This record gives sequence, structure tokens and C-alpha cells, in this order.
Amino acid sequence: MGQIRNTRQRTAVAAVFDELDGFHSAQEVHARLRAAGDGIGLSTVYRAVQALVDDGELDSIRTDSGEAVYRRCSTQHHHHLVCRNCGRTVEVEGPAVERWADRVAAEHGFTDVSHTLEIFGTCTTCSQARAASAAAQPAG
Amino acid sequence: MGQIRNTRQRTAVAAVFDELDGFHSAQEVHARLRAAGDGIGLSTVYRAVQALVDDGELDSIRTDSGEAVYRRCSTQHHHHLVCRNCGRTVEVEGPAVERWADRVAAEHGFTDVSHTLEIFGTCTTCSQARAASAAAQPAG
DNA sequence: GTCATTGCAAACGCTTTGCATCTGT
DNA sequence: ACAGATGCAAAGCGTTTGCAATGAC
Repeated sequence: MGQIRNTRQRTAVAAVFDELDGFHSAQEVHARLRAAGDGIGLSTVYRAVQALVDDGELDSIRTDSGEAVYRRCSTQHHHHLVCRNCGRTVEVEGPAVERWADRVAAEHGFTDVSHTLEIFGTCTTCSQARAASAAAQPAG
Repeated sequence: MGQIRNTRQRTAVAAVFDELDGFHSAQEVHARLRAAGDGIGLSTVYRAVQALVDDGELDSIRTDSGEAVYRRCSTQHHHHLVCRNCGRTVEVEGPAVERWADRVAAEHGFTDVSHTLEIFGTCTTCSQARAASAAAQPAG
């Protein structure tokens, strides 16, 4: 059964996640490899990424728009604080949250626990801009 | 400009979320209304749901499979602990996490803060089933 | 030589959109 | 009567899959 072979394409996909931190989509990886001159098909990237997830080498989450994004598991775990207006992102850590999530899951008998946490808000710059434009256009 | 009208369909969609707790997809709402005898188009459900999200009456998140699901905002805010194998979901609360998210966002100057948090794991039943099947098939 | 892997294109599922019709105001 | 809302069908998007060709072992 399932004998796994080392191919140029699989290696290339894994290498992308070695070089890049954070989350990246299959399409992004594909574009990046194509740009680098590595001929590779989109479906191959999808299959390679899935294989890496199955192997436990990648974690995956869904973005707000429904796209699947992947990151190397060994990367330092952190969360994102995202401005919902300009998209500016701040990486934040919260050891307490990690422990809480693990504890809650354990209390319910869950094992092999992971979690995703995103915080959304309006950053200083954008809330000031919004206030200014509201003043200029009263009925906004 | 944007004058919003009260239509039978919009009311029906909003009513579904009044009666049901938790997260539900647009397709599920559509099927439910059809089953109840309310004639309504799928795209109308999508548009109604989006309008409710814009109005701040619904929250939306993405499931693991990329489907968008919605829930009434007035519902007590909580998070989900999801079995990544069978999909069983437990609702969990974590006041500490809420406060942490608000504080971290405030420290970075963000306002109007919200967040999404999902915990994934393998539930007791599924981890037992997995152990059993691994024992039966040593080279799995 | 065998069989997993590749790559294309077509299929898929969820969501969005164009447009003619309908309806609340 | 006007402007927003509806519903269908078709398009759009990310993702998956069928199948013949390719290449790792």
C-alpha cells in the first residue's frame, strides 16, 4: 500500500514552508514556485500540502474568505490582531490562552488539541480616519 | 439611498436564527425554510444573511471545510470545541480569554474589538476508535 | 518494470452576480 | 411609480478528482 516517494515537487513545496513563516495558501505556494522557475502543477501543490498536513508537518486554518492557509508546525505559535479596515496585523502571544484551550479540551476528553484565535478591531489610524470622515459627511 | 424593506423572506431568515441557537449555514437555513413550506431562493438567503451580518445581528465564521456559518449575536458569546474527526461540537466559555483579547487589542490601540476562537481536538470516542483500528492494522 | 506521482482539464461545492420580474413604501 | 428585493441560472472561486503520461524506486 501507500508507498511514499520523494519527488522534486514535494521537496519544493516543503522547502517553501521551511523558508517562510506564517500562513500561506496553496495558490500562493504554487505562484511562488512558478515564479522561482520550478515547474509544478497546482493540483500537485494541493496534494503535497495535504500530505504534509496528514504527516503532521503543517497546520491549516481557513481565512475569513474561505481560503485554506498552511503553516509549518514548528513555528512559534502566536495569534493575530488584525485591523478590519486596513488589514494591518500585529502578532500577539498569550500563553494563558494556550493553557486555557488545552485545559478546556482536556476537561471534555479531547486529545491532540490545537486551536485558532484571531482578534479583529479598528487600529488607531483607521479609527481616527473614520471619525474625520464622519465629521465631513454627517449622514454617513 | 439604502432604504431597507421588510419582506417575508428577510423576516423568515431572521426568524430561523431566533429559533435556533448555534451556528448554521445559509444552505441549511434555505433547506429549513423550504421544508417549512416558505418559498425562498437560495441567493435570497445568502443576501439576507449578509445583510444581517452587516447590521450586526449575525456573527459568521468558517467551518473547517470552508463553509460559512452564522449565529445570532445576542446569544451568549462562547467558543467551540470541535472534534476534527466526527465533528462533534461542545460549546465552551472563557471569560478570561475575552478579557485577554480585549486587553491585548487595547494595548495596541485597537478599538471595536471582536475575536474568533476555535479549539480542535480528537474526542474520546474517536481517539478510542482510532486506537482500535491502529491495533487491527499494524502498518497503518 | 511497477506503481506512486504528476499535470492538465473537467468537475465540484459554496457563494456571488446579472437581469428581468415583483413588491413594499 | 420608484427603488429595493426576489429568483433563477450562470459565473466565480478555491479545491478536488479522473486519467494518461511520467519518473522514483
